[in-house]
Amino acid sequence: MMNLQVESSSARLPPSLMKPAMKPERDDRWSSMQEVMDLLRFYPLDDVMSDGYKFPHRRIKAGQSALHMGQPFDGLYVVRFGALKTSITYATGDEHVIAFPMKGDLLGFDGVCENQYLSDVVALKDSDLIKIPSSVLFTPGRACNEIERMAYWAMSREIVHEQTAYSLSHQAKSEARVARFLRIQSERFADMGYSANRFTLPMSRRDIGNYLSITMETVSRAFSVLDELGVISVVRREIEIHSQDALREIEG
Amino acid sequence: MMNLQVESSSARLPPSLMKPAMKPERDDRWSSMQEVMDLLRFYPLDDVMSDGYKFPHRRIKAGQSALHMGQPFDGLYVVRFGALKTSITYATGDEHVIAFPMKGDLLGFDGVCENQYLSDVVALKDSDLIKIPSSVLFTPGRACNEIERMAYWAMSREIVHEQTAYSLSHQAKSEARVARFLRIQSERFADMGYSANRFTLPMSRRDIGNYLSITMETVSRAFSVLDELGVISVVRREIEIHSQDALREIEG
DNA sequence: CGCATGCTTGACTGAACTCAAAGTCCGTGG
DNA sequence: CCACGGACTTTGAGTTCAGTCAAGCATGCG
Repeated sequence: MMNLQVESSSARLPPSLMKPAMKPERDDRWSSMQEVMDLLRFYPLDDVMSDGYKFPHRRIKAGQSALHMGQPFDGLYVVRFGALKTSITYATGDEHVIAFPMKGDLLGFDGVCENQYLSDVVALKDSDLIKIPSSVLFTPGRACNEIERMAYWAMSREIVHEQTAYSLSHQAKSEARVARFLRIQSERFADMGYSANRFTLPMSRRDIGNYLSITMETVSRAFSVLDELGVISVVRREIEIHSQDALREIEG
Repeated sequence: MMNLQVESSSARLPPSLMKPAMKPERDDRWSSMQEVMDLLRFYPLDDVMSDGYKFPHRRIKAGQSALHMGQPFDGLYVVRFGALKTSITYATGDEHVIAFPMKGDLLGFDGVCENQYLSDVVALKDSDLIKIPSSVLFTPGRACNEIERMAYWAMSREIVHEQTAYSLSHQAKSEARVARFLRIQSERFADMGYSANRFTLPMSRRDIGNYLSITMETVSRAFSVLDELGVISVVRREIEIHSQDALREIEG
């Protein structure tokens, strides 16, 4: 699970100048601006004059918490590898799963406006985050504020992601939601350089159900139906998609 | 409907220095940075050195479109008054209502990342928008990039709003959703300086249903139930809330 | 090996959807 | 001024689908 981002970065060429930083770095505790930009897929038209700032990493073990609701905002995070779960806990005690951040996703952007994080983030697998400290974010003059602009852009992208997620809980049929969920996961794995048709879900049925606003049991049943239809094979969290087209069909 | 923001701005004092701009401006076609900041409720710690830039307005008549999916990004908009509807239209043709922007809300932030707007916005009532052109947004050096930071902050806030909306479609019971929707609307009207317990909804039952992921009929029935319980009175789109506590109770 | 956790499956129930009809408000045009 | 048409809303009846409760099954960990 550890250094998968190596093979993925060689599998997919970013359209930027592709400086020879393709080899796995020995010291994996700091990342360059270029690395962060590649992770986010942020490719500005004009080259960024790197000022040599190195972004610190933060390792989160599976099951551990990365961010907490109410915690003071101290920066944004970019997922370098791993899988996490973002959720909100209401006063009533129940949880709402908002997203499943993976490689290249931005975390903590909901903390900017109130200066404190407004959601919980826990790691589903061992994960590695790159921190963009607020001190760096809000330092005027730094690299022509290219970092701020990047964060800006990434936040906008996350809003779009969230809208996608939102749309998931909008359709009527539970099978359609699950099918759509699987297809989106598939796309995300493909984006990360992994197989689009064979992957392991990092989250439980309960989390999926919560995310899709249906119950765990309904998720399980939907998986079974899709399996019986021959569209996918499911064994625990191992998914194999036999027909993306059929999946798309079921989405309605 | 027109100049309601006058009474509201005298009813609520923004914590900023409150320069004597309280009178209704004669020329309502341009807004100052200070006005925009007040609308957004953005109050930076250190005073912003205004560079005198004036933001243009854009009037939208009820039923007309303000932003279109696919249209190239040309800036962010802040609602000065009115009521609008943000939605996404899928390839299948069906629509998903994302938000009901009103005074002080930000529009168009989903356009930053792909450089084109990713949602449709139409006016439900005659509305007035203040435009923050992308040329101004991305001009380095302008007022220490205070505008960019404001936009930044406002985007983060909109993400939080969206999470609230998201949470609406998560609960099980339709009555709870409708109750919550009403309470949130009530809060928003109060924030704008209007009555929290008596207001007119700008949107149709169909739009509410779409927004809450339930059918028009279910919305109507929920309204009827709440009315019969004595919690609210409903006549068409006129709402009167008799007990916020009862409403909160029903939310569960 | 035994327990805890997560997953699957079944039977039943209830809530929301669909289809349908009637009532209300509003603007338009005669 | 009133009649008409259209859009919006309300209400009803029947059906479907997802939730609830419960039991059984795998898996992995101690």
